[in-house]
Amino acid sequence: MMRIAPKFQCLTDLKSRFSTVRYNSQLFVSRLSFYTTYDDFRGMFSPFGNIKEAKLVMDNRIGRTKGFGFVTFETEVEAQNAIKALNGKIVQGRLIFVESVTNTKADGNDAPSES
DNA sequence: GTTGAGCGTT
Repeated sequence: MMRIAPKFQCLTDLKSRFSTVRYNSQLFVSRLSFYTTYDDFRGMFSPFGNIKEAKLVMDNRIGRTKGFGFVTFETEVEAQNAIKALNGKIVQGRLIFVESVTNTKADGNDAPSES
């Protein structure tokens, strides 16, 4: 019955535009221990904010972690909070690095927030 | 307790 008018498609464009991550709230976590699992990985970032996305990069060849992952928080503040809390900390015997992400997979739509 | 710089599978 209800057809989507062409004028509403511009709203769809606006929606996809605003649903894009406008904050650099995504973190790159490296130097993780191989014993660190995904549950441990998410568990160490969860108390520092509302995690929107958490990834631990796995290797299909050996079926284990590559030793680094990515965490996306709801806000940039939570991300910076997690950096200050976890960057340079010893986790399971390994000193880990937590820093803002640099999209090498960027489609050209990565807009760093104004600082 | 298996090696150790790096930027990811949707």
